[in-house]
Amino acid sequence: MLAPKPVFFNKCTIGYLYRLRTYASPPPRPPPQLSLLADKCTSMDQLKQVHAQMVVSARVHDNFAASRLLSFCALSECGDLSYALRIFQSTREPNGFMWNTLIRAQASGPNPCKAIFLYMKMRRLGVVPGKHTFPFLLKSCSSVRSLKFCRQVHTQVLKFGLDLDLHVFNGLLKSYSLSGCLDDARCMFDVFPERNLSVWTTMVCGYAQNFRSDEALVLFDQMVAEEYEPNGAIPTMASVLSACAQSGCLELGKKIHAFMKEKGIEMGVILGTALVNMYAKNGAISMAWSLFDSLHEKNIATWNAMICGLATHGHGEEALSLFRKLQKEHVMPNDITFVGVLSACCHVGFVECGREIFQSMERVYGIEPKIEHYGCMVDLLGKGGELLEAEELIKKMVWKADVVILGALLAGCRKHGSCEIAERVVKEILVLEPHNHMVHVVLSNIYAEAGRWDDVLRLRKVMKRRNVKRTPGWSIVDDV
DNA sequence: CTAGGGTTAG
Repeated sequence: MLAPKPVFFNKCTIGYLYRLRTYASPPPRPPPQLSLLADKCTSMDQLKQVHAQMVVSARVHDNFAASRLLSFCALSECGDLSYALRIFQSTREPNGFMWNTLIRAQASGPNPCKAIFLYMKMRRLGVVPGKHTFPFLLKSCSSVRSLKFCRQVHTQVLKFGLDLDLHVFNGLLKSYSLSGCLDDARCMFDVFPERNLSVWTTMVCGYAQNFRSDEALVLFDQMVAEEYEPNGAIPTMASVLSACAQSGCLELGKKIHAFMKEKGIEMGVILGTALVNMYAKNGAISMAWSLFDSLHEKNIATWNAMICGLATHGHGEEALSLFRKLQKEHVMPNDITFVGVLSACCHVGFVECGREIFQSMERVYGIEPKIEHYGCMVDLLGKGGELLEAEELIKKMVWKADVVILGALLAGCRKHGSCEIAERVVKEILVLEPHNHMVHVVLSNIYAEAGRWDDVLRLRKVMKRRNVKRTPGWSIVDDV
């Protein structure tokens, strides 16, 4: 039998090269454009697939693609910050964009201080900040309201020569005016060579947020005189009205409303909502109602502003009937709506109604309750005396109970004199905050109201051992 | 090569 004659390829023949290409080397597939794929992600699942692609094709160190992934995880609504952090940690040399993205995410997250620490880390590694770093960093300074941080960041801005950038300047103004240095902000504003509408807006809002509505009004008039453009006016008005709502400047709000009428600025959803919110927050409920009814375009934020305004001013029943109307008109509520409605139930003590609404959130509307909603429910059940149910609800949560939610339950225990549950709650709070002595005081008040004097004395000894100072909260204990 | 301010809750 003749063995098949091996085909001999000289190293120089075309055939050899061809064989090398087709068999010896892995089949060459055009590499997918990972950064383009990353841009098209709409969910974390898709993003993880793209990330997996990156790993298997040994391109985890493609910084550009990684940046896009990071930006989705960190900033998108359906993103996942912890996943973003993992991508970041697995990157060999994160570029400036990646640092900025993380700083931005942390600045708008629940713990804005982290943005500042991130910046320090970035500087320690010698990465140079750019004009996109500071606006985000300054945002976290504004929410922390720490003058110390503001000044430190300001020196960094000067060091890197970015003090003439309008966005950076605007961030500086905002954080100074929120950290109690409004007058310093004004000085900077007066000497700055360039101004735009957002800088003006920041300054006017700064006065409004610092309860100086007269000066806000003067500046507002000046702004209108110097550069008024109807299109740019909408964001300005909206932020100023929001500042009025937060700080209770009803007069300034009214004047802006009058100004809008005078200039014939169209009342769109955004300005309409801002006005309804401003009137409702300031307790001008009838004004808010008439405005709400006259708006021909409403969105869910408008309804929320009205419902929450009613709830916070003790018109719980009206808030609930407005919610029924919303359901009748087939408007889709969101999670904020339910915070308002549940807190309305709290104010009027409608336990059964609150229970039903809480159930309907997920079943009817497919909205997953957040910790705020659980907080409202625990508050409601606790006030209504359903303490065991409230405790069960806390256990069912996927998050660890925080001090706020446990405090709500403790308040319920006090109202209904339940020592057993109160003891358990206090124990849990002390795990979270070992130095929170106030809970001892509350607990001893609960014991005192139940007439359990020996427990009061026992607790008093505990407090003495822990060297707790006397506070006004002791009053009932002192009656022993 | 990518990115920065407008309405609603806590």
